[in-house]
Amino acid sequence: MTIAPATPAASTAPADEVRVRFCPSPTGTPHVGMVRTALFNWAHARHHGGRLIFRIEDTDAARDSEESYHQLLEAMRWLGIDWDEGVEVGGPDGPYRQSQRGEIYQDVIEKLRASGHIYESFSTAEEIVQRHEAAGRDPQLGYDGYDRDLTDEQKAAFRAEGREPTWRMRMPEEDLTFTDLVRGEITFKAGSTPDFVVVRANGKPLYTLVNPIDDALMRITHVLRGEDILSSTPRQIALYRALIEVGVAERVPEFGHLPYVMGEGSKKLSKRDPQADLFLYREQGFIPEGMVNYLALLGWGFSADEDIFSRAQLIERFDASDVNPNPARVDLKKATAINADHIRRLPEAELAERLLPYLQSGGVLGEEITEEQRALVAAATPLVQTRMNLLGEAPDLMGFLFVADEDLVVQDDALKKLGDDPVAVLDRAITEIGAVPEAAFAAPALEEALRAAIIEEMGIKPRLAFGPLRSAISGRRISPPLFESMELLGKASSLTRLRSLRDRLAVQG
RNA sequence: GCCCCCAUCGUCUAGAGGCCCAGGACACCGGCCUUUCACGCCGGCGACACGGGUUCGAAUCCCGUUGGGGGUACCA
Repeated sequence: MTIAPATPAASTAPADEVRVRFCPSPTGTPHVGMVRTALFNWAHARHHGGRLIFRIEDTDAARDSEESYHQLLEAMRWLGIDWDEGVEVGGPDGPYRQSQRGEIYQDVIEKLRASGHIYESFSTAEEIVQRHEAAGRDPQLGYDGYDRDLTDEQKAAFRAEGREPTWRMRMPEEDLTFTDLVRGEITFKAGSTPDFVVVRANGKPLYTLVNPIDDALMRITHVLRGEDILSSTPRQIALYRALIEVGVAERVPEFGHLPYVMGEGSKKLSKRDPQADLFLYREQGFIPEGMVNYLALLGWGFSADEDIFSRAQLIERFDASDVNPNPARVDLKKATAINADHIRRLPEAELAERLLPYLQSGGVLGEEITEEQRALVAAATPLVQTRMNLLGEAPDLMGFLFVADEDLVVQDDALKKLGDDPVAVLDRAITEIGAVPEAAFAAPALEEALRAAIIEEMGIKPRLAFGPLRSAISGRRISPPLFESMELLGKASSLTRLRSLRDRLAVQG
């Protein structure tokens, strides 16, 4: 028995450790489909006690941007998708931005050249098509392998013409089969995948090469990615085999291709689509808990009869092999309903805190929030918690509590259907409320007094009895509960508002 | 053209041969509760794309058709 060679530090992890990665390109704003991919990778890692590696694939200088990179980080942090190795946090296999890994790739490229897995190709796209046509083949067939076995003289001749070659992968001439975690066994027929370019003429490697290299070097065990790259899997498997041969990779990882996320109709959610923009959801008042829940439902089901679940429950149950292969459509109504459920699950104090930025952007609160305002938001939160689907609805729902009495706008809508004699109702309410001592100015006492006077004594139906009061207090036909609202407003303010509407109606009337 | 993926209520899905004349959620429609609106509760509407097999038995397995989608780049 021989002594095993010392294992490199990076390989001290258990051999069966699940290692997954999320490796977006920093182009544009975070897209829900992309975020869903991140979420599933994260959930898979956490469920299996594995690690999530966050890598950035910025090999396309023309499209990548630093702004987009920062948005990616922000999206992950907002949703609480944390990673164990990668950008910002580091790890044993860095750097984690492909733009900084040039030397690593050159080294691997050299090995692939030496082993003959990749070869120089001088053909132009036009020449390839011409050759197909000349031979009576379908011109759309793709690269024909023309340069596979060029002699040194031929290469020299092309160079003499001033041509710079790309490097192509020599694809094996055999069926390529793998077992997809979500789709089962998939076979690509021999010959259906032409030799593809792995290194540009300018020497820069392409995604198709660099992605498997990094996955190999980072010892990724499960690749969970979008269905859109399903058809590049045979290329990557061929590359993995080559990488194993040259000693760069240890294994071919397992693949799982997650279903598309579609918009309305059956179109793939485009980057331009507002439904695709994660931050737009946040702006409207989706909370991370709701967003994570909804996103997870895009291609996966928590259980046969429950749709609402927490992050912890997601981790507990998620497994990539349970993902449904059908494309999923974004349903804003359902997303909103799920978000509403999560809002209701929030502790009141927590919700109150999260409401603040929305009240600020909605103009209800200024940049500086006073202690009184904070306290009022906290006190009003239970009144709106079941009345909100999105946090962005808060300004509309709660605004009346924060405006000065003289600035309260009574909407037209709230002036209709107030009964036969709203002035009398308001007068009576003013009297009753005026009689409630400051110290006892609370919802139960107010309700008791107003019911006794207006409903019982005056004989007016509850709907018509409280309608005018609601309009006076909130300016709305629909509002949070009336008595609680009065309590929050206080006696003076409540009376002022009641008198104001009474006077207005008396003049008109 | 060639290659690959997908196919259950309007939408997301449960369903891995009998438990399914198909369950849940959202939406929609009724009702209850009720100071408005919500919440909550109760009920209703509503689907296995089609055609062949295999089997005692198929939403579930196989084949085909049709319909969607993707790839076929010196993008990722």
